[in-house]
Amino acid sequence: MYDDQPENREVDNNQFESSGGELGKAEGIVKELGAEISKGKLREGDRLPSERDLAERFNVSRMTVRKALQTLLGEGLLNSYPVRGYFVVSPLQGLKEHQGEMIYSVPGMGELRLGGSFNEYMKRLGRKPAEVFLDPPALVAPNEEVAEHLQLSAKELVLKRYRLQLADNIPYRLIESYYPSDLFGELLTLTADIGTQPLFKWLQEHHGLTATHVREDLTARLANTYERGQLRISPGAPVVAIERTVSAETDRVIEWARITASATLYTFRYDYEIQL
Amino acid sequence: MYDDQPENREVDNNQFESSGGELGKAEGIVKELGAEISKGKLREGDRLPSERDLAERFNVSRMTVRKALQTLLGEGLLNSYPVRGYFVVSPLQGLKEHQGEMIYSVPGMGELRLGGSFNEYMKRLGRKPAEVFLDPPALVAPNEEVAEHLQLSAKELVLKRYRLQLADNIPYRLIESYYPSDLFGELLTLTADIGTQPLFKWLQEHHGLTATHVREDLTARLANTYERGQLRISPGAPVVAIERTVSAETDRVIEWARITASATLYTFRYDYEIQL
DNA sequence: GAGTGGTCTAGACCACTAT
DNA sequence: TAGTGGTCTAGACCACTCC
Repeated sequence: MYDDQPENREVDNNQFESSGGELGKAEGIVKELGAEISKGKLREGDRLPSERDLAERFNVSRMTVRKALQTLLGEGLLNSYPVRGYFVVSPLQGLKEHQGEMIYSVPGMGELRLGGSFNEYMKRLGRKPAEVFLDPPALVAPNEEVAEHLQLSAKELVLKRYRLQLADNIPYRLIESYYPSDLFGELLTLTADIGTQPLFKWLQEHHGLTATHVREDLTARLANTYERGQLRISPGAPVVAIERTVSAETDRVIEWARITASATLYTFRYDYEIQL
Repeated sequence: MYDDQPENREVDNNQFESSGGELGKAEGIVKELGAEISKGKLREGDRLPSERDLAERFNVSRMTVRKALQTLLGEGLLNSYPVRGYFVVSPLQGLKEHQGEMIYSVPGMGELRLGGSFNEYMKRLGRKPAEVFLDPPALVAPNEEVAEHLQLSAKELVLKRYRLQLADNIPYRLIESYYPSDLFGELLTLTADIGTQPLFKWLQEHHGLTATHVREDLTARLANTYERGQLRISPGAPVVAIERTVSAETDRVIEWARITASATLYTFRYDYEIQL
């Protein structure tokens, strides 16, 4: 049922020129509050007036104020808490104090990569890591997608781990990861310890197989209902979704994972060398 | 004015248990429409019923339907076009057919990196690249942030380029980039040609300076008004914001750029090697 | 002229918390 | 009890396009 496949092209997307004014009222409020934040009139940690007060101040309905505030939430300038109010998060940065993703150093840098250990990384940052298994780890039949990424037939079982990682008790990311069962099946008996040691070092020691290559495909979108619940994200706040494929030196795929992380809280840092 | 710095922690953020029901009505609609999409009842390219029809179908006000549809827009499952309606974008993937970011291969892979040329990369993908300068390139006094990232004093001028890149006429990303003027000042006279050749190869040939290292810090957030206009993004759709620092072999910073790209359209791929 | 999405209004009730 | 954010309603007008 293709309906000529619409594109963003020529739809003059100026949805803010209706109702006579030059800008929508909500957009005007976004601009004004945004300016107050960047000028320092509203500072980090400050509480904003209530929605009802702002509605009165801007001579506008409460829904219009809410729309403006939702925009500012999505831009990461505000956080909201039921009953308590809206709070200024940061003038420009300040969110970026957590490094959300492992820093992958490349050979030329002389640094060491962290071997895939969330715990080691978080401790190094001085944060308290925690991990919750949302499902018990299990051997499952892979669905089509998983089988394809792991380069397995649909009949071979895989080890599935589905967990939520936290740092300082703040939900950090959801990880749904799959591993070939012939390599990692025995980890089933060690679930309590998983994560306390670098997984790929364990693989190297027990199977002589060295993880060498990582590919990450990264997209951003809004969280769905389930993710919002697990990550405790405000509606309208985006998440970063990463599909990660880890290969061994033999080019065998040894892990495929889907990672979902709250985007407003964290920065993902990638380092790499240029080959001209 | 710190107000004890609120956190996401214990606020049981279940904003969907109000009004008696178990789920909010809007969330129920998201779930139902999402299921119809993933089950194939609504297929890629299909047009959804109008907001008013959906409101009647779900026995709900139009604003509630709109809220549900905004969520689906943000998840990337729908696109909306004024006057025309809402259209199904993809069951699960399909957006990912464009590779949005350059693929940085690492030394061990034996592949070649692309030297910083947007044009070469897009042509290789069979897409028609285009570039629009939103400001004419100019030598400007750096603000504090730029001076710091480029490791310059605020008195030294920098070359600023501010441009919008398009692929197949679709806005692709905004790039605000800064370069030390002693290295790139002469490019001012070549603006028409900039981008048609790999910038870092040009640097190597004219100054004997080789770009070696890239660091990217990546966050996702909702677009602000200006970005929405330039990138022609639906409200509620996220963008990926990248801060890129490029250094030469001498550790001198030769470029600092802030990149803003529509997130729903593109996937960012990163490849790198593991050093255990 | 009918229908679309985008915007806005002026109310309402809920669950929750601080006083 | 008063005030908060979260949710929802039942209308309204606009600019625009398709017929």
